[in-house]
Amino acid sequence: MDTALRALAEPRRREILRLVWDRERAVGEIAASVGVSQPAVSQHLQVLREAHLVSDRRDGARRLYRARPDTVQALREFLDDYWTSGLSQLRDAAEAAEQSKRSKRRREH
Amino acid sequence: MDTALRALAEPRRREILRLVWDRERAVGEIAASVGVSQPAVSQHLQVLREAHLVSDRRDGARRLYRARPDTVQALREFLDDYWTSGLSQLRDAAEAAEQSKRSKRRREH
DNA sequence: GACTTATATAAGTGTCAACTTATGCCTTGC
DNA sequence: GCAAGGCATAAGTTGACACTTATATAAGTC
Repeated sequence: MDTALRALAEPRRREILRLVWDRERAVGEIAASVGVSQPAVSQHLQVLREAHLVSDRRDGARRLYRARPDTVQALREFLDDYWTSGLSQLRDAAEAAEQSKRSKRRREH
Repeated sequence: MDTALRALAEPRRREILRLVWDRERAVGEIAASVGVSQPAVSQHLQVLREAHLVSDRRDGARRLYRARPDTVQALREFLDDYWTSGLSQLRDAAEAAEQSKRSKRRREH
């Protein structure tokens, strides 16, 4: 999970992840889009793959990559929990300061 | 917003953000917890401050830091949009695959 | 099998940033 | 004012990493 966060910290990797989001793409295709060398893209894809953020499959001589919605979803939920747990603590503390309780139900949307 | 993501990419900064999440803490207190030098903590806090992820106030000779829930909330919503927009694109692509057209318009955001 | 195309890996380079120690700046207590 | 505590800033070092070119591996074509 930390791997995924570190993978997303790099703007170029977010750009690449965007590209393979709606449809799978070949490495060369990605390299042409982002404007760096093909090895650079391969290295980024390796990082994304190790973070389980993309999946790959062979297509003849090419290799197609695409985003993995399951991992992306899991990461999103992790971040949601990360934030909300902290936010709820803050809100609880603020409320307790003036009158206490009753807002906990409002947090789950 | 990219600043906030880069700030959170560093595990040590997430650890620090966790520490100042529920209550404000002094720099020295944080340094003692995370096990690095005080200047290192000050530098991390500066990054977090520039990302608007923490606020600070003077307390005598000390300086107290704490997380800024508003920015954290904004970042959370940004990430939610980031994911959901991609997920909806995936859904669109899946639809287009079996019946075609009509999803192309939705892709330009 | 030789040639081409597509990608992965190797090796090298430069930059950035996380950390260190040293020092300066405030604030408080005497 | 002066000393001490608390933090920020300066300067330097080191390791990580994003990128490059060069080369190896794999698949398709003839």
